Amino acid sequence: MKNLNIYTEKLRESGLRPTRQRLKICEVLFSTEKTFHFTINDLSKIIEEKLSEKISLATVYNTVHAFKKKGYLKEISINTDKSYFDTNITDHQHFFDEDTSELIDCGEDEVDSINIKKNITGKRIKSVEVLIRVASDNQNQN
Amino acid sequence: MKNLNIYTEKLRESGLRPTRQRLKICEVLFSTEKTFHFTINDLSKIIEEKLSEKISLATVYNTVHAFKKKGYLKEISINTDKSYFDTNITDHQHFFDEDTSELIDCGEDEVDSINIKKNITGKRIKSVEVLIRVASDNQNQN
DNA sequence: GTGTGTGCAAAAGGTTTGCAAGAAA
DNA sequence: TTTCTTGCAAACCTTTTGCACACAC
Repeated sequence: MKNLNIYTEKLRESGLRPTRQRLKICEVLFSTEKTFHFTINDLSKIIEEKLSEKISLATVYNTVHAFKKKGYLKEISINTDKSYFDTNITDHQHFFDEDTSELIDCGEDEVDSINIKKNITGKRIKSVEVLIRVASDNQNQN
Repeated sequence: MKNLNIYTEKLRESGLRPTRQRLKICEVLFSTEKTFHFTINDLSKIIEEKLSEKISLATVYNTVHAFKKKGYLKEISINTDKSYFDTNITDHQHFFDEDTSELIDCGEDEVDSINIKKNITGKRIKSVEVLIRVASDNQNQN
């Protein structure tokens, strides 16, 4: 994990002070090639386990929101009690497995791009989010 | 509002007892041709104002969830603190105006149907939800 | 030294739950 | 009379906030 200098730079560029806590969070979020989905609670636990160090919940919330604002993270809209985030910030869509509450990435080639024919005057489209809910074949509905 | 008999029947068919509270809620939700979006809080207020009668929050939650389960309502996935519901249960998509926190229906002909090329073994697609976020042209991002 | 960030505990806000009283079948 | 429903208050959980202390620059 010798990316610390890179993270320091990255944070400075964004106008965020490279504090110990933020660097730790960067390490957890960005030091693997694989992207992943997480809730704040997940992240908090990962930090505690992997880095054997606890970062206050308030700070985790602050940091995640700061990173989202800077475009380093994306938030995913699902109707659950928790918020889900994604370290994959490229344009892509999701499956949501209702049995396990897990998100699954959907490659660009796996969902046709969406053509929107409606305009709302004075409004700009900020994002188009697609969520495909799946569940076991033998599951009762809803 | 002489649909009460219809609602009574509808509820009985679903295995729900046609209580005074449920009939009132039916009246508010289904007695207009126009469909609409609402939060639990909205609904609670509408009941109080229009029917000058208060129905306990717990009962409103119960009823809305029961109606959703029976397919009389749809829940919409947005990342907000509240849950949004829709009396329009046909297959359709939404714009979400971030300036006003309002939902806008999207006609079937206004968004091309989505073609999903990915399958998840053992899982069935339950729904495909599209949410198009819009905001004022002159809004700062995120 | 100045301004920003952290962390604790408390507050907030929407939603759920337990349970006793009430209504429907 | 049996079962389902209501409603209140309390509990719950995630998220936000206030404020004192600590750190980055």
